[in-house]
Amino acid sequence: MKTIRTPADEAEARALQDELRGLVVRDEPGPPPGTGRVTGVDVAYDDERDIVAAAAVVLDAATLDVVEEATAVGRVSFPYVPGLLAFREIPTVLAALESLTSDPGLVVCDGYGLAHPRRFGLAAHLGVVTGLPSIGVAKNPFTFSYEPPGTRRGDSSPLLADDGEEVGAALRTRDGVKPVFVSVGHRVDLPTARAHTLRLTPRYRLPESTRHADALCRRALREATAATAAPPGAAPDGRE
DNA sequence: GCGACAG
DNA sequence: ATCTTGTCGC
Repeated sequence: MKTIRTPADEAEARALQDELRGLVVRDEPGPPPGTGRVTGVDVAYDDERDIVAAAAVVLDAATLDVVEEATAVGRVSFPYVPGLLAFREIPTVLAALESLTSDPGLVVCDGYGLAHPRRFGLAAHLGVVTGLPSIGVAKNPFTFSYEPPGTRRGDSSPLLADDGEEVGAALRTRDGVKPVFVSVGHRVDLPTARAHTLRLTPRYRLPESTRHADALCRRALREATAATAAPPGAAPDGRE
């Protein structure tokens, strides 16, 4: 599997996205929902200490039981720039994914796939780099627009770019609750991405996969941060 | 040019 | 993302 190149600046990052977007596969329906495995990935930051922690949690797609967990900790290698999120998140996420022993199956990202200024968001980027089918489920519409979907779980409406292009879907995962924003990453089509998202949300607005990954990367960050703040041998009573 | 802007 | 207590509700 390829490893992400860390660009020297924003212009280089955008050029890299323009280059890699051509590798996205969009003519596969993707794994059937409810079968195989689904892996949630997420990242937490401590910009103060320059630490980033990533988590990958593999779920059984049918039962949503946790099959395997992995974490990785690293240094923040890129600032947060809207549109360039992947460069900030992917290096550590890749490390976590690579330490898994089971097949990740479908990768579910906390962010966008094709719904992106250059149609190459986090989920698309991670999919291309790993070769795995991937989708993005975001909490906010970013710069895109949408008509509010019906109020019931399962209702959805198109997520539209400025030029009217459909880049994803606003999908209601709970009755009467703000929708999530689903977009295709790599080797999955939009209807399948929506179906997976619904199967992953039997109880909460966000997919179980991202909920697990979010909790795990925060835990990993706490532990990494604690190690930095109080290395072995540091004043045990807390005084300096 | 300025502000907005996934996480 | 992160800073942050209690509180309303199932």
